[in-house]
Amino acid sequence: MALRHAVLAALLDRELSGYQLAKAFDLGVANFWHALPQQLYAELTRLEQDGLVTGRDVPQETRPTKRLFRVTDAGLAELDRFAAAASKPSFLRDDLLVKIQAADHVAVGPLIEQLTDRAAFARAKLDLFEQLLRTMRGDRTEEEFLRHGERVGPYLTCLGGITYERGNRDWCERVLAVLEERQALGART
Amino acid sequence: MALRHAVLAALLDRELSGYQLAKAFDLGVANFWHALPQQLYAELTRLEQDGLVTGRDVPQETRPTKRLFRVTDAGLAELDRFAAAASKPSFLRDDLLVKIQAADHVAVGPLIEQLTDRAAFARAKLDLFEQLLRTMRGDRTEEEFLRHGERVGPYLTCLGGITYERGNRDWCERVLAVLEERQALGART
DNA sequence: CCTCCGTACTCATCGATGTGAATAGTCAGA
DNA sequence: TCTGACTATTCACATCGATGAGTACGGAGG
Repeated sequence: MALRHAVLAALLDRELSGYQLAKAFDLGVANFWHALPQQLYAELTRLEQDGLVTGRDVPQETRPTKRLFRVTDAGLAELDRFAAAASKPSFLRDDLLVKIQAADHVAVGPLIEQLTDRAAFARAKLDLFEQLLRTMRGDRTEEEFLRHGERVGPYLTCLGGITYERGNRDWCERVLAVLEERQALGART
Repeated sequence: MALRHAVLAALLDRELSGYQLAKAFDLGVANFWHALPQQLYAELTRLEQDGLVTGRDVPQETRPTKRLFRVTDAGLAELDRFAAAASKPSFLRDDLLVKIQAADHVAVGPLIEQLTDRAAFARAKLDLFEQLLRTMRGDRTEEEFLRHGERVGPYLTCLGGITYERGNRDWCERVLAVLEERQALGART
């Protein structure tokens, strides 16, 4: 049950509404976890029932009233407990990998298309993440920021996202090169 | 529902029993998917009902009778259909990442321990995967094998596993260096 | 005026995944 | 001889995560 703790971690820096959280956890930004709005609203409700976050209603003039949440002391304690417990190892779990495993027995055209898309997606996320890092460290160098910055957690997870997406991009490019060359060779025979 | 297709892809090369599949999908080897024995037995039952695999009983002298499964033509067609459909993007989903996000608000000792373990785990998997690649390509060079080998899918997914674990290892080491330096600086103040 | 987009949230359901326990025989080592 | 590990599989349950639909309001653009 890490969604719970991902939400707590996301609320450490600032109060957020379910809607804002949902944007932070969606496709574009999620650098350390991913979840859909419905899951987040449900989790926030449970967290509040358990006293780990508190919400307050904020009426707005033109927009519907929103509910901002912040972490309680109990929430912080729970997060600390979670951080100290052993992590289960993370596994690669990716449809595309399954398809590539079967590459010799299925049509390669669609695979090439999907690998191209995936590589483009990885490049887009890399750009986004690198922009994010620049924003976080401001005018300091990375070394300087990581040594003395007061909030480095999000920076480190963003580095994780970059490492992951770089891997993604490189692997896609490698596989593309192989499949395309094999396709060219096969076509000639 | 990719477990279904992961099982089909795993059965492409050779007949396997549920038990053998379970070993292939467990911690050590799973280079393209991970699943527990119970899921696999359940999935095999469903796959057989749907006519995508067929099983045959193989009595053994000293061991209990096992049931070996192979992919049917319908299974192959289903796999092809799956490979041609769009993949949902894969997301990083890792407890440890959540913990690092909260690094500035929780005890760092346990984090350092977990990062060390994770890095060691990644190194172990890298060794394993590199051994696997050598076995698959035999005495050919990688380029030669990938150009002309007849079954490169598993090799390519294994390369994916290597890329992923290399990223894991590098990121863990980077984060370790940062957290340890900050701990040392903090202790001095 | 009408439609679409953005904010803000809820409900319901399904399939995927994880956990725990049970059975039952063989083999190797202390 | 007892213990634990390995082969081989099944059942039941709980929780997690994904998907689709639905509500309600306001503002922008054609």
